[in-house]
Amino acid sequence: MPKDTFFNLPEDKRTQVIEAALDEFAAVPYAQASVNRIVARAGISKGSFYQYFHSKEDLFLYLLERMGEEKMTYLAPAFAQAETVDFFTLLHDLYAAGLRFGMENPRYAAIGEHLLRARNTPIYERVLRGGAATTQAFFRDLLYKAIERGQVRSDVDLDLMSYLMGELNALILTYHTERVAATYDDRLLATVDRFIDFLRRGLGPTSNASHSLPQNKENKA
Amino acid sequence: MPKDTFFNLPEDKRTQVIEAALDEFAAVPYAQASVNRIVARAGISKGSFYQYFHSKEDLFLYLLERMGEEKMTYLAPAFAQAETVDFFTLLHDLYAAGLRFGMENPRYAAIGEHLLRARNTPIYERVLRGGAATTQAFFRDLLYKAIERGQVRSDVDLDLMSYLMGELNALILTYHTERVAATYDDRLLATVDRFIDFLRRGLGPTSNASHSLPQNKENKA
DNA sequence: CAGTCACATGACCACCTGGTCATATTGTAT
DNA sequence: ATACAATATGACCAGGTGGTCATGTGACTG
Repeated sequence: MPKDTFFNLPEDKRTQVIEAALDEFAAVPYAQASVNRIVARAGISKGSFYQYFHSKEDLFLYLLERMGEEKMTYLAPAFAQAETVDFFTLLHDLYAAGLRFGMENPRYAAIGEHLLRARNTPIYERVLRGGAATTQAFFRDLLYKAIERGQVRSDVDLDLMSYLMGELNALILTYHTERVAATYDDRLLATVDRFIDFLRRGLGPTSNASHSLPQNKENKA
Repeated sequence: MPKDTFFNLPEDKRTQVIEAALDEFAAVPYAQASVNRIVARAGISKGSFYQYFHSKEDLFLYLLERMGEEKMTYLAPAFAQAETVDFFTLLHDLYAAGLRFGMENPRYAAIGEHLLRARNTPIYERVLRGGAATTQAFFRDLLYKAIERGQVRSDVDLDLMSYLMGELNALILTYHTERVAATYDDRLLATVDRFIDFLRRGLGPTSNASHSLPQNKENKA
């Protein structure tokens, strides 16, 4: 948590600091992020920085907290319908919302990506200890319920697939921003559609292609 | 390219240096890798290091080159059957071989992973310029041929899927080493089997689940 | 023996890092 | 005007970085 001094700051100055920090942490992974560059960009002195934050990590964790809150506002509508809607539809909406968040907040997306790749580094476990929700556990739960409802084959590898579903979210965002376009438009929705359709075929009951309703008949080897 | 001095070294000393470098570059991404730690570990002086290599980058690129060669020896058998075998079978063998490489060469695998996550950093483009083959282009070609042969639906997103197939290779390795086991055994093969089966359902002609033969009938939305 | 060449060495360089702290400036309440 | 606390500041610190270079060592050659 930043010190009181930081929250007492006039809003525009506080914003400047946050903006500068976002730029820095989006540009390079945590270990390479430089406090010196942040203060230079924010137009404050090094001394002031440490009046605002206990450490570089303090600032970083604060940004992650803000990021979590911001992302939730995107995902909330999809979550609201979690119980009433088909698994793949829910998945589609979650992905679309997540991608929209990434597109409209590219710096947050970059930070998240760096973090995802920072496993085995000290900062990562401190972030987890800080209580960051693990996406994978969430997807696992979702998948499990979908199997119970017969919307997903019962012989899928629950662990593997929930892991992949979490990672794929970030992957598709990267793919789309790098190869297609950096704006949130129909093309992104089309990509999501195709991807969910792929998942539906891969995970759903046999012959569950496209938007046909699930059927509970199993088909083993 | 390392200097001649390096290649003139007695083999055991050369090995020491390479071992130390592998340890370092596997432990932390390129930017954080320390020449000082490498020389300490290798038991040579800083001065000697720069008699062997033009720079830290020189050493790093050399390791990548060795890695490429080593990985090829794993993949070669799978490649040999590229023209004669079903797309998903080939994919299965490539994945299995790639994962075996990763399991038996964990430091190479770690380096590769760091690199995969180092896009947007200066070293990455220098690696690409150095001529590293892009996995994605390869998968794209593979997928295209599979479509022509009717082993894959013609309406799949070629770009997206080839991108994902490249990334998923690394992802599955990460998943398996982190969550299942760090040895190459039947469990890894089982994971690959399940994953390929998932792809077969997701990508193949409708009702192409499990090991049934491909059918050429198209099925659009 | 001297000469030459390949290699080994660690002190040293400029530069950067996260973090500290004595001091100066400001705002506010009396 | 005075006092007091909150905030701003940049020189400074110890420790790291990649890279250099004068000097030294040892082996081979004439």
